Amino acid sequence: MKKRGAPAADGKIVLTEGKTRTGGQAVRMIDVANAANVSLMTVSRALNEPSKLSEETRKLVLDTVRRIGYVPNHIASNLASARSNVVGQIVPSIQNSLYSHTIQGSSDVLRAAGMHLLLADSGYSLDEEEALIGAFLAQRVCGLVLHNTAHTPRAVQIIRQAGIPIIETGDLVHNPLDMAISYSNFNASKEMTLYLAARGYKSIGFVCLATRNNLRAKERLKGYNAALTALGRARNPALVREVEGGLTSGAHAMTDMMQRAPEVDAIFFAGDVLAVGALFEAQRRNWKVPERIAIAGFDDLDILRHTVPRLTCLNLPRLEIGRRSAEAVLQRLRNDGPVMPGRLDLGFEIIQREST
Amino acid sequence: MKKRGAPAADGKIVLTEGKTRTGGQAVRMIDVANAANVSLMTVSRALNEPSKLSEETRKLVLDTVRRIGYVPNHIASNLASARSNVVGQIVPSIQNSLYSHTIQGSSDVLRAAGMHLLLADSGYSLDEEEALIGAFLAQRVCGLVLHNTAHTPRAVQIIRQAGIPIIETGDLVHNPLDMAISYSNFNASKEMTLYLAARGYKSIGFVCLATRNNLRAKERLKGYNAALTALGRARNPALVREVEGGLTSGAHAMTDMMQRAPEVDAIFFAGDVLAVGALFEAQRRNWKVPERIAIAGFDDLDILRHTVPRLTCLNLPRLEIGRRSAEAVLQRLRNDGPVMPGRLDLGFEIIQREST
DNA sequence: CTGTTAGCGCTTTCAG
DNA sequence: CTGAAAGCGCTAACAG
Repeated sequence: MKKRGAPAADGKIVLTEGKTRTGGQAVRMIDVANAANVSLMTVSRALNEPSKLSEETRKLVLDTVRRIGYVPNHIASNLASARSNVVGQIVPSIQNSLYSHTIQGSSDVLRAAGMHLLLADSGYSLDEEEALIGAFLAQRVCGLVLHNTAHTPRAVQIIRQAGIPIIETGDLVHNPLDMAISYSNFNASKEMTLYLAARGYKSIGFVCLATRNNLRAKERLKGYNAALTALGRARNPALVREVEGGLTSGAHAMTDMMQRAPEVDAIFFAGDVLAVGALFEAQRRNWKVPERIAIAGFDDLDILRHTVPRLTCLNLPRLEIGRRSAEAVLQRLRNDGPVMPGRLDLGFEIIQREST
Repeated sequence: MKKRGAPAADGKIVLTEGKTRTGGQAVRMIDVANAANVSLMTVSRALNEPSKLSEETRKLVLDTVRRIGYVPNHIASNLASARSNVVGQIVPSIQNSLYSHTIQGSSDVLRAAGMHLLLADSGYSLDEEEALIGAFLAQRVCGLVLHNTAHTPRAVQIIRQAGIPIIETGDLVHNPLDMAISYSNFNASKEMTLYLAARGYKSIGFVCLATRNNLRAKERLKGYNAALTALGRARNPALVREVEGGLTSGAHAMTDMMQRAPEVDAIFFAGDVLAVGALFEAQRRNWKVPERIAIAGFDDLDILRHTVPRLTCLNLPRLEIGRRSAEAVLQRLRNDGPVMPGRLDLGFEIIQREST
């Protein structure tokens, strides 16, 4: 009777005086078993549930593993166990430092748990996101962290079918697919506007990214408008602009707005690096900040702390969002039930600095 | 005779009036085959080599796939085919914008090729990198993009055994494990120093990250020294500093150096955001840049174009490095031979702006 | 063009 | 505590 699982007859593995040569072929678990004179299952246990083996056997196996340079095949392991140790994360842009903070957060937590991060960016496109979700599900990720809170109908459908934990992080939506872990864009924007009013600014401008196809920007604009309403101030279209991202864009938005509405005395840049671009432009034109024009930003980018003047902004829990998202996935995987609340508000704070 | 591959008797899949319910269980290829009344292989072909099927059959199968919401299991596919569609990338830090550009580059290329990116950061630690390499090989990545050019002996060993394409991107090393795709830190640093000398600066300071455990920083320091030698200038320890990364750190380095060596008239910050930190500090102290002190940076961060004055720096092909690395992996996978040259120099350029 | 057979490397389950 | 059998969901290789 042929011994099951014996090394392939073509001799992929050659043991020579205690050293291993693999000729590009991977060492398999069965090779370790043969080398250590135990069964394949014993090797599997030594690696996965070491406590269930005698210390002697365990040591023998683990030594052999090291000696012949065995690297477990998690692909096979995942298939056999119908489990996965990979979490997928999709962000609008990898380069954007805001998202890289969130990515760092999930990466840290996953790594500590022996899990891995499959990463992709949707380029701010819903269709691309849908394609990526499909591709990630095909990779049998055990959880998915999305930034978007809007999705194509088909994306929603395949997500629902997948039955894995899904975290949405871009906004604290009221009806998440599964869980939302974020801060409220609406509240953040509203509070900052109220704060500027409290500082005495009479004519507060608002600049954000295109609200079309961008729920976050939309919420921020709503927050700004809600603040105006609360303050009993009228809306003025000349004080609101939707622009593209980027430093240059922020600079233009400021100069344009000051031309069209010279009474503006503060501008809240609710997106990206717009505020920084505006500040640099003000430096260039020798406009005093905040005397001539006060500037507030959204995210607490590292440089905002170092510009002259330092920039007032919101402090959003970007890193923490990543961490908590990964933790939520892990927790759901362990308990296999919706233990977490559907929404986790990580809050925000206003950081007052010299620019307002 | 029991029909092989029939749906499990417990009826995981229930087809009801053309709709699918999966109850959390995944639809398998065999379910598609049964639903379409073809063999499993036909489904496999419809998905992977559609040209080998009659249009009729292909359409039938693909429609069925959509109808019952089948998502292929790439884990199983990878195992069976001994191929993988995942490339691993390990960077020192995910948050650092320099690396996120490189990540974006590889992500873009991989995505276009239908491959995926498994990402992790080593936190600048060689041991952590070793652990990650092991973990990624266990995931059977089909290629590996590393930033480090130094590795632990064990990391080198398991990489060699893996027999997959490896790209090192942090420096244009002379003896890469497999392929190096980068620019030369030595040359970049040397050229910038020579450029500053050509601009008329007599006493050029140099600030970089700790050279211990950081080959890139070491090469940059060597480049600076080589330039001094070429210029026939003496080395002055007071003009060289190794510091931690960060804006604050750059600010301190500058003030310290100007105190210890007041004759310094230009400083080359060969790392991270040090130059920006120094510039902001100069603004704060009202030191004229470049009149009192010229400042040059290493990487062309987005903000360097917008500061006042704009900062002279090197333009390094960060994004391109990511792209070309991913492309190199793909090419090697296709040709299965070392077609690429071992080293690919993507060059750099000096961007002269107002700060020097 | 379509189907059948035999695994990929591992875990699960059940026996001892 | 250790081992044997039976797949995980898919593809390679060969047949028709």
